Amino acid sequence: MTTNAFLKLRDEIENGIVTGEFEPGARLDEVQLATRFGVSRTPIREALMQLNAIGLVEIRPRRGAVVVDPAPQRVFEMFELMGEMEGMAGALAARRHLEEDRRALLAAHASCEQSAASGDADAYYYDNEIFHRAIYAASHSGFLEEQCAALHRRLRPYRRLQLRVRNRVKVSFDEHAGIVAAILAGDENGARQLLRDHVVVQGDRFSDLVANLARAR
Amino acid sequence: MTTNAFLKLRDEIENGIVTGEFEPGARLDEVQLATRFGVSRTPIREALMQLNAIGLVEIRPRRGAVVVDPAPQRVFEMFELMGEMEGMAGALAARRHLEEDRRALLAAHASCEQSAASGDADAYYYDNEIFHRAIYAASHSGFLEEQCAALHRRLRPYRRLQLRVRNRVKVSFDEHAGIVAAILAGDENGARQLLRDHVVVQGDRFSDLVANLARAR
DNA sequence: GTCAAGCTTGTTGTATGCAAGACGGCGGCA
DNA sequence: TGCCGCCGTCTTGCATACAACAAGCTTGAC
Repeated sequence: MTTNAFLKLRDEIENGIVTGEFEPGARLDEVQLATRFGVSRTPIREALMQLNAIGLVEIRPRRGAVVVDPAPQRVFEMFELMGEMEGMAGALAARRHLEEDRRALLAAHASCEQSAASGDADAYYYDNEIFHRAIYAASHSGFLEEQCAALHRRLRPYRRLQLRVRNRVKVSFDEHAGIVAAILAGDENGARQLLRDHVVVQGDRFSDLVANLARAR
Repeated sequence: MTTNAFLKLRDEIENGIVTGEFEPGARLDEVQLATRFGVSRTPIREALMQLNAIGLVEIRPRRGAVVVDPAPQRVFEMFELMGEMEGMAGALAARRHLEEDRRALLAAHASCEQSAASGDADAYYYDNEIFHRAIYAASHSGFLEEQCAALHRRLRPYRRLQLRVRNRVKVSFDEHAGIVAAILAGDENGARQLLRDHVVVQGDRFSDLVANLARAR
């Protein structure tokens, strides 16, 4: 490790959280993590501090760090804001996308089509992420892109749960098609509205999410 | 300091940044801060890690921490997203505000009126913050409230610059009046639009901001 | 038998030590 | 005189040591 072990550790632990290896509410023992990653407690603590600042980890004074376990209500609120931000990114993308953005978006969309057709939910999950990132990039707002990516990452575990719902992959892909069309047509309001609806978890989708959340524990 | 020195330190340093004591681009020397606050380097480092995760501080490997110095373009993008988020909070507040929210909003608005009339830009700056927080709270979305407060805090130094522009305080207060009316009338779209326009720094206001940014250095 | 107080143990929070890399100055060479 | 490279110093990054506190258990009293 030439430089900055804590960076690697932060990503490693964050990954463990969003992939569900460290479950919500789980205690993150410093020495345990330290021995596991072959470092001392110091860089572990630094990584946990960062995750705490991001909101992924809660640090209770003198009692250690735990993975945050947001209530369903809060998960909904997170998706709600994500929808608004994605809608904004879509609107900006519709107005500002360049030729290279168009190509990236269509390529990501094509990948989604393949994985959706193959019925491989995990592959779609992955391609879907690339698709959304392409929209953020096309917005040409570096700050918005960063914030969207951060929240997107944080919602990863829940998105994965959602894609397990029957037929959700196909519905998601169909929505993508409309979104692509709106962005490439320069239809700001259309892109905004479609993306918001695509992301926000409402109605039946919210019930499904809550049910899956309960089952996952 | 019985517990959590790093928490205090984080707030202390963050405050130093947003109040301008630590100027953008300034180097944050660990031992210097440590001696200043009478602690060792360890809690200082932990505080800097948190500020780095938030985005207030940049840590260059082996070369120390510096206060981030965003380009004007990026500051604009931050205000742009802030506008979108505040608009969302306003729309939610219009739909969901309760009696206590109404009271808090009117009280904050009255305070703004007083400080605007007195011509005290600093007092208005302070009351303005309370006013906006009242809107976040009235949205009844805990997550949105947190995110808005975080970004609002991060934009503090620039907001302060803006209020120095001639007549900006009065214009700002007049806009507040329309926002309050829209929220209390339950006009979601009106509240969203007015708040977005109130927050986003566009046209002349952007030029003024850039000019003030340049002058501040 | 139950409850409470004190101890024990384990974990966190902070300080310090040590090694490796970056920056600046100095000298040598062209 | 100007430029390149080497060395010293200073700072960061990680490890380790130590102290303070929390949780659980034991023990004793009622």
